[in-house]
Amino acid sequence: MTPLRLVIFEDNNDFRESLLHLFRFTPDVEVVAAYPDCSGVRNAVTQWKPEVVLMDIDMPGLNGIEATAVVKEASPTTQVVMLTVSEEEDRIFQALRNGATGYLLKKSGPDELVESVRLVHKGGSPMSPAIARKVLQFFHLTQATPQTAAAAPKTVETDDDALATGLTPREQEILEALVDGLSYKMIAAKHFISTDTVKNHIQGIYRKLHVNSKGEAISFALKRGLAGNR
Amino acid sequence: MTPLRLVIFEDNNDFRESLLHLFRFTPDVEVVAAYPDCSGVRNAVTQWKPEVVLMDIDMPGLNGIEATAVVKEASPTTQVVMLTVSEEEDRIFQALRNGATGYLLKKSGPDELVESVRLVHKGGSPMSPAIARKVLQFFHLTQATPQTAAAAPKTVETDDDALATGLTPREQEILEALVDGLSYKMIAAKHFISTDTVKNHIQGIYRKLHVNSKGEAISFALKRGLAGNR
DNA sequence: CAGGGTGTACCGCGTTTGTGGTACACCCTG
DNA sequence: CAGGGTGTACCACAAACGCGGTACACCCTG
Repeated sequence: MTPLRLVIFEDNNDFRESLLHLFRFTPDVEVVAAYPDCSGVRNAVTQWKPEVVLMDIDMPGLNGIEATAVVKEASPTTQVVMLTVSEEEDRIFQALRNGATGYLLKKSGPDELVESVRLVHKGGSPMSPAIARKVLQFFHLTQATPQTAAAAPKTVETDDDALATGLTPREQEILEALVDGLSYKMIAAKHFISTDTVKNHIQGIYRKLHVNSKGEAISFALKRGLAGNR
Repeated sequence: MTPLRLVIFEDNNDFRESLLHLFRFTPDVEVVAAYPDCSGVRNAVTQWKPEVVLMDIDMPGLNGIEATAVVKEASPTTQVVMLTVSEEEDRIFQALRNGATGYLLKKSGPDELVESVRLVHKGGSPMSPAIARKVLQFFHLTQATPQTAAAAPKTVETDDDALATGLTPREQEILEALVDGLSYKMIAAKHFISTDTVKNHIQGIYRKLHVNSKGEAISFALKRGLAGNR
């Protein structure tokens, strides 16, 4: 079978040579090209149609993040693995947004590098654990409240706002829960009350917000900042 | 220095024994306890205060996902690494939502397992590449592609904004309607289709956003700007 | 103390939503 | 042309929700 075509973009001459050397002993991977900058990135990918690209982030001229966007645009099926020393969050997310599917720190060992190239081609996303953690943290930010029936340490200091909307503190809490996407049952469990009581509060909320479904209430609350506390 | 305290939850006796055996030869990790089920998970973590927990997903009684929530609630600093054979998406996201910071497939080698335990304690998120890929795919969904290409002279055609979210154009429309608080009937009327078709599209939305109710979908969409057109 | 607001709880009833199927017609793309 | 994705539509069943009512125990405040 034909080896996997790999193109490398890495401005550091020593490191680029190391990579070339490394893959010279990897029969199933063929480095078809290696560039010290990304000026010709579009031509490079259209010409070589590589399965995988190893992309350094810090490069003069077009940097690796922008270049990644170009690669994915010119050849969507090409998998891009970022290679960097920095763990800067913004960089990471920009790269991932632009379509990178792997993200390795340069301190990764040679074996790991080689294996990562294979993995990304097989549909995986090799990622240094430190990077993965940052992605997960972001993931958590955007994912509210697990639905386990457990006491939630909630400090609603929102009394003033509550008054502004006419919602009672309790209703405010329930509204927050609604916005988190919880069902009556889950809210009941969370607050140790019966689902009927939840219903009562929710009826109060509907009356005061002039809505008549969960969906409207959530939409209203989020659009007006009544809940969702970003 | 004191070794890292590890607690294992794994119902398969053979595999649990293998793990015990494995860590017996790992001086910097001490398995303080290993259980075949999660019935006593809360007590276990409060008693042992482990730095790391290895948690199987498929277990009788309380499953690993639910147990993870309990662990994080009882001991927030404890890091939980999921261990599973399945690559089911919902499982993965539930576990991560509930606070797991690592996610390994059981086919991972012994060295990888040991290293993962160390890494998760050092602040990383060891993750099998196949898992990482799924997380990234989800990540992409929620990121309405702001290509950083400030310097990009080529004006990367953003033709497919809708595709960027992974939602089809139709699903995008339906999502907008949901955010407006419309019911199935109203959406059906608005788009001149049957309520069943609305349901189909909404199912597609739920699947892609990993939610399972109108409330969650609306909340998700608004928090991420997937809809609500600001 | 009487009355209003709040938080709690229960009941019933009809509607909406969620889940899991099957089906077919289109349009692509390999 | 076979196969995958999309958009359409239908069916059946269970769970969740919305609406109406009643009830009682608080804690205020007039």
